[in-house]
Amino acid sequence: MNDTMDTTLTGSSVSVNNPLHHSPPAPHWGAPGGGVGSPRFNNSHHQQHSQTPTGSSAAFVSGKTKSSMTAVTSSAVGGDALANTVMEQLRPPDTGGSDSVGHSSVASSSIPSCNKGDSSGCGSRRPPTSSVVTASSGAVTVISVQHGGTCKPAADKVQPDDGKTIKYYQSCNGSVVSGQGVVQSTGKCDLSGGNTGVGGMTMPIEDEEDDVSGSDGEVSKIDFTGVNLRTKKKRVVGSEDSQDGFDEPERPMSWEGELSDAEMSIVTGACLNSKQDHEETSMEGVQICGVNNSSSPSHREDNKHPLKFGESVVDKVLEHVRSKQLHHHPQAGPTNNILPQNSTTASDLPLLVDKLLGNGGCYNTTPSHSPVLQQRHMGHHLKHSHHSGNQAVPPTPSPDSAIHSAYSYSSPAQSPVTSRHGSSHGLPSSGFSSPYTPSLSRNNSDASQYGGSQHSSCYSYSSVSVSPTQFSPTHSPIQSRHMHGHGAVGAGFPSPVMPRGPDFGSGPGNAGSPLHMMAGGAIYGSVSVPRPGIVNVGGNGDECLQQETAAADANDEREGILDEKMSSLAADLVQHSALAAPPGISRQQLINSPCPICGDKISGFHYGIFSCESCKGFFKRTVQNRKNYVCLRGSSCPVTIATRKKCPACRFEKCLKMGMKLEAIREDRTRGGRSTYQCSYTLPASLVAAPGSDTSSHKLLAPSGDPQVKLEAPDVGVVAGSSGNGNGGTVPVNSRHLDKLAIPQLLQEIMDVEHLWHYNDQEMQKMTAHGGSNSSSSSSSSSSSSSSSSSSSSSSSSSTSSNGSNGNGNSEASSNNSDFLSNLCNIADHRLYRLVKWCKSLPLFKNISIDDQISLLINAWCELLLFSCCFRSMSTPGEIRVSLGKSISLAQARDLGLGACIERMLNFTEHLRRLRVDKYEYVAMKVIVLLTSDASDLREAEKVRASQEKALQALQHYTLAHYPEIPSKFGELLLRIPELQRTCQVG
DNA sequence: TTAGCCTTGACT
DNA sequence: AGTCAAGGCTAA
Ligand SMILES: [Zn+2]
Ligand SMILES: [Zn+2]
Repeated sequence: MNDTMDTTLTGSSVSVNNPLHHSPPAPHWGAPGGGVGSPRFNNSHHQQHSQTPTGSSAAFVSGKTKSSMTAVTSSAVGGDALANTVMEQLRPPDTGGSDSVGHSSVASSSIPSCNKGDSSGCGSRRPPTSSVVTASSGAVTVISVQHGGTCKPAADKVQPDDGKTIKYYQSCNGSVVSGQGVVQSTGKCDLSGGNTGVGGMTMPIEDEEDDVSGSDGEVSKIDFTGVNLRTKKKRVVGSEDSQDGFDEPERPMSWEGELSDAEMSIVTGACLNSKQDHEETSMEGVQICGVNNSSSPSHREDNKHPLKFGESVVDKVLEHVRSKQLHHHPQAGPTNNILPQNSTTASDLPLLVDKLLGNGGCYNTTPSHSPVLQQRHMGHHLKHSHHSGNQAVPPTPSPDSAIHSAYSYSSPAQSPVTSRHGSSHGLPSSGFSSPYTPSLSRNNSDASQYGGSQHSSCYSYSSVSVSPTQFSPTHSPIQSRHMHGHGAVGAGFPSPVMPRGPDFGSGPGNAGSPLHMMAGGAIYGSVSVPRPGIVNVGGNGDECLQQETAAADANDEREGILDEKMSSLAADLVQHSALAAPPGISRQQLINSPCPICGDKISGFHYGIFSCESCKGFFKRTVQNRKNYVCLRGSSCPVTIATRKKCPACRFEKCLKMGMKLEAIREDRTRGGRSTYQCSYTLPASLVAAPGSDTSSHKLLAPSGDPQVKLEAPDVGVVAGSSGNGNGGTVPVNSRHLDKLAIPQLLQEIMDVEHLWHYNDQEMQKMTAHGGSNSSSSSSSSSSSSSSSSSSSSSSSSSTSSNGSNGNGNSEASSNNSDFLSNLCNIADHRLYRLVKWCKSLPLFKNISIDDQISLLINAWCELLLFSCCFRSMSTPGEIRVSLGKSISLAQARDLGLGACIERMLNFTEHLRRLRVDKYEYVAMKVIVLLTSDASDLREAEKVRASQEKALQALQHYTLAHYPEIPSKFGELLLRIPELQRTCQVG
């Protein structure tokens, strides 16, 4: 079993049922993955086999890892200063957690209705949560769905599960390009033959051949079962979950929520930028610091302490770091940076970080301040970015953005609230959307139905966004559902996961992120749509859109860069059209636009995005039946009306990328009513990336788009499904069970504080705000909504660019570079700040003496930051999501002199993708990295070692329980740590 | 399996 | 009563 698939397949794809797969945690996020493989990643190839079980290895591995780790770690950066800073932070009581708390609050709100209540039956839908994952290279995507529990238990029908997996061959190529992947198919594929192929693929299949068959390949499918199958049961939603679910889900919201208000305002200003990013990372937050300076002030308050606190600390830390690192490099501008590297290992990381962070700019700021600058930059950059990479684009301009905004909408109804969030997030607009998705409901959707909507005209979903927290609110139901999902997850997973969610949640915000947008964002953008509702905060929907658009345009230019990537995607023009749509797009217009997935006629708003009836049905079948499709060709198959039947793996992947939400599928299969999923967290969008062929991809996503973005960032975590093969295929898996699967308490505790990595909305806002200054501004435009939208739009609009691959982008990029760097710096600052907060709240870390804590932080901060960046970038093959919206492609990195670092990071990310590292694994690995006892000067090395051991055990138990088919996963995860360390060194 | 059309049912 | 999104049904 292990693997997946091996089967042969004839066709390009193979399907398997998988039941299990679990998807662990990651629910939503799941980003899709990556499908595309980026070219480079090839590395993965090697591993791909990963499957092999080498044995568990746990021990074995562990040993290695540790050692390696240590070694690496050792590097300690050293800076005393850092230490000081760190110390400071550590000592203070921190508030740390508080932030998180917020979430909860949110949650509640959201939940309201439904859920619980609903029992009545309501409608609630359950939200299933699901996660998806995709691996890029590897290819397999897994989706899991959980349901939330929910309400009604009943029902459900369940299914059995079974998931099936199917592989499709893709052409190889896909791989290649990174970004895009498109491929054409046919033929090629080489992969088949060899491994090569894209990354992932590998193995098994051989067949290939055929596959390709004609064009794309379709190939035949093979089935196989095996693979994942786990049980799939459907679970009914259990009631259980529900509760949990609720809570958790909420969290996300909360996160977002936090931002909200202030944010909104801020956001606007900021623009979105980023939005969202939610990411975790988010550096944005960082900005805060800067912010301080900078602007944004107002908002800030909100931030709860954390920010403040963090800021200072962060700054200090940063300073230290910089000093250390910096030395080496002088700033020189961002550009160069290259990293000299020298410095010790530690330094390396730092370097990288710096680089990433932006040395250049950063430095300037250096000290604390930097942040500010950076922030600003960030702002620009950030904007979205996430995924896309693009940078910053601010909010962008692009029409897309506009669109996004539009979409974002969240749910209609509630909209208001949401919108705010969105705004807040900024970007998120979209986010909201998704998250809020529920809201979506309002939309009209279905064109098919025909009803149309008139309503509004423009919808601005985005605005809607709403605060996360809130979000949902409105519809409570929905949320609740989500919650469930999460909850479910929760059950399974803790919120933590959610936390990310939050990020995601912000997600909605995310959406904002333009970058990502690209993918997703773009989509949304495109869509735009309308909905009436929504509106944003500010307002009004319609207006918003337009405004946004306008803004977007302006921004666009700036951002172009981001878009670059997008651009490629752009291809999709078609969609563009849709997207582009002018601002106020009406629903009908949207409806008239082509399905973002296949280009067919949009029939309405389905599962989070505007799509055609066939894609709606396909997504439903895939998720409900838990099929796992694996693309044999590298996951780059084009998805068009003519080819959509050929490779379900790629089609499904595209569905996810475009923003379809697993949570929208009701496990209990109840009909009617409104959905709630807000969910959103999602990732999806982000992922985005262009979908393959399509490049285009973009598209319409709905509102949510934004969110997605955010989500993404967060982490993409994904889960993976089991098997793994490398094949790039995708395999969706549902995992319901996961929920059930036990999660080691320690792991859960770690996950519970994971949200500390993410920024708060507020922070984001602040950051964004700052950032906004620059570029985006435009967006800032007025209402929050606009902002959000803008952001999103921008991303979308530009869409194109950014991504790395494309060469062109460079020029623009260059211009942006500085910004980019600065952003990076800001991000880094933020992150460091967050990192400290996180450490302070970490179960295993709390018991360690402060001195040792400092030593550990100094030794591992770089690895941790890089790791978070890489994890976040799992959904964006070919590019590293620095933060919010920002993404950096290898080409861009080279221009900045960071090529080596980014290349390593991309390789590392590819491994994460291949291994389908899920969020729990990710958090556990971070702790393991942090607790590397080789850190110099440990007073209580044994204690640290013992703590690390606990984390290792938790991870091992988790991987064995959740990925029984991949017994070697634990070992493989540990084997990645040295690589991470090396990456830092590389600089 | 696909995908068009129908039925549901929360919400407006 | 209308809207709309989710699930169901079923001819291809
Ligand atoms: Zn379609
Ligand atoms: Zn394919």
